[in-house]
Amino acid sequence: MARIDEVAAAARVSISTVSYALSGKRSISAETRRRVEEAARELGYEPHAGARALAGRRTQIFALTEPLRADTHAPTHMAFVLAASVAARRRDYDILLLTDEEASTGMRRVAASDLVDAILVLDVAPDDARVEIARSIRIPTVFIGIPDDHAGLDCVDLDFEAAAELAVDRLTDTGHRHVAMIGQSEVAYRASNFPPRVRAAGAARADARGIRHTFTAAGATATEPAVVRAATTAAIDEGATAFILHAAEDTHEVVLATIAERGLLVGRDVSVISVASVFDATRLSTPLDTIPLVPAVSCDAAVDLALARLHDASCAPVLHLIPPEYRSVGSVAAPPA
Amino acid sequence: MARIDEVAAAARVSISTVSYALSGKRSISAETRRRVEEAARELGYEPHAGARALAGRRTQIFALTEPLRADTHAPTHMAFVLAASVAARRRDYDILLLTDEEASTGMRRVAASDLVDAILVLDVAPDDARVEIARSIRIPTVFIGIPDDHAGLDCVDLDFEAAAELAVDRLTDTGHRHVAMIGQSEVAYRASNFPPRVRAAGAARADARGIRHTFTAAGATATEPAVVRAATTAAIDEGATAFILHAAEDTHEVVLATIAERGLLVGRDVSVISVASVFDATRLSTPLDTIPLVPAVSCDAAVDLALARLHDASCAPVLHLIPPEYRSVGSVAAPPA
DNA sequence: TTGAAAGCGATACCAG
DNA sequence: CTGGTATCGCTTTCAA
Repeated sequence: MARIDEVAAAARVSISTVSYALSGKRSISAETRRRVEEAARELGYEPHAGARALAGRRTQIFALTEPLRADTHAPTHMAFVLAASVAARRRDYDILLLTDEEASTGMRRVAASDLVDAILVLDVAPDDARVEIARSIRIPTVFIGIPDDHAGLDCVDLDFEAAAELAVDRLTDTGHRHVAMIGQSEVAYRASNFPPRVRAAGAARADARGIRHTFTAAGATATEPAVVRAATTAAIDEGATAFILHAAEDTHEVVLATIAERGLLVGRDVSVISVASVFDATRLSTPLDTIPLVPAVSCDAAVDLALARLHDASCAPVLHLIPPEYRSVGSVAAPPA
Repeated sequence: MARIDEVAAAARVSISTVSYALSGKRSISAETRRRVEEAARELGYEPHAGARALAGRRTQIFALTEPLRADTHAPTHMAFVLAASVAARRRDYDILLLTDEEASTGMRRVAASDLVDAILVLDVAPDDARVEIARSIRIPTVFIGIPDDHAGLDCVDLDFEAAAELAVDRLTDTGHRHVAMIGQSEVAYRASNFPPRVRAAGAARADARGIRHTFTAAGATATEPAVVRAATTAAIDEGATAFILHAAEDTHEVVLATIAERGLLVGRDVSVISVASVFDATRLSTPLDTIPLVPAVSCDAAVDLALARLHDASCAPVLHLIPPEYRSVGSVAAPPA
């Protein structure tokens, strides 16, 4: 509404002084700054986004690409979108949405038109099509997740391997010799980038520590209670004393219910750890030790990385792995004698 | 990357001709247009968003405010965000996200800075704080949902009252004399704008048609299986021969399971209609007749309304109620004799 | 520490 | 049907 020249007139300074006073890009006397800020506030001045983008070569907008596939878990996805939005706003950035069909052409479009300063990529697939686009465009792109071929890309993600290893170590150190892992839907192990990493790292660490381990997916397309129930029962029958869950909330509840039906108590007869869960597994019907995947942490890091890349386009690509943290609420104990 | 003057040079015309040829805002000879389009394509020309916004006073961006409350149903919400994005892209618009804390201040900010051409409001509460902001800003705002005090506002929504009445009429016409309605969580009847409308309209129509009716919410905070199960059982015991469900997918399954456990068959012993469901109730374990709430329809209408308002800011405010449609798959039949 | 003025890259008016 | 150019509102260099 109000323009910069009106603010300048009200504060009795030049428009360049207003610009500098508000951006802080050069030193301004305290008195002048005060007058400018007061005038801006009284007039409800907000710089015109288009003019600022044209003159300043910054839009203060990040694109967020999210390919909402059929198997997308809505609550998790929403948590990431929200976290990205909050992280961006903290740095005075807005989020522009790029959904599925537009994920690829949209990236090219917003890059070519200088609509955004950087792109954040969500829900990364192992062979993600957005990888080659990121390489072909001029503006910084940060992946929240790690595609198979990530050479030259900026990526941020929880260190899923370390998380899986941490869980295995914790159980092994506590005395367990046989661990059952229960995972996500089978399709997730093909369409998404991190489930295979958790599975492989957990298995490798269990081998390294010399303990038995099994793995079962939660079903063909989603949590299938019968599959999960059967896997839990089989694991117990075969002598497993501990579970590592990397799965949706539903799956957790099925496992816990099955354990309870067997008359076993979590944290005494059976130990359970939830790995890389976005929901709060310490507040399930039976609270579980958790190595959480925190969207806010990932998205904050992604935004910071994008900003860093904006300042220095030339430095080496960053692969930022967030160290896992263990939250204990007592669902792990030594196995029964 | 490439600018308009480069396109002009390549096509050997003036920059104004390029602008007009590409926007179609004035007639251009076929030959000239061809040359311009070819030059633009070869250079990968995409107009600079900031420059266009400054000169043309149009950003081709809509803001979408979504206050992600704790009780927000993620899948439904995601469906609306996706639908809004697709609807906007069809009109060559992008979506800028405004989440919760920013929902109000964000609206003011994007309006004052001319960052967006219009605002779409999702997840409308009866006493929504965004109403007064919409009234105080200069740019068009369209509500997808109807707040209590909607005087002077542009609103788009499914005609929930008509949907509820349609369901009651269908059952009454088929011979039912006692209908049980099962609704959403109790909090939804305070925090959201349409559950109360469905409940009230259904009850009123049942009274008008002279049939018995009961209503039960799905629980205090979400679907509580025990509550839903008890309500279903009680309704059957009291002689209800039909159900109208306005609830989450989970709740549907609980009702259907309870009916089955009683040895009753939907579409023969008991009739069931799903009202205003966003998921596909015709594909539940037992397919149900549905009067669906289709996000794509609502969002298309909202985008069109925003565009209309952009062209003509002065015409009377629009309250666009989308007529409900009945989809029959055989879950309704005459009550047993 | 402050001011004047040259762009930024489009759109759309005014001419021809 | 096409071209020249003022203009949009800000950022930033150049001068003082």
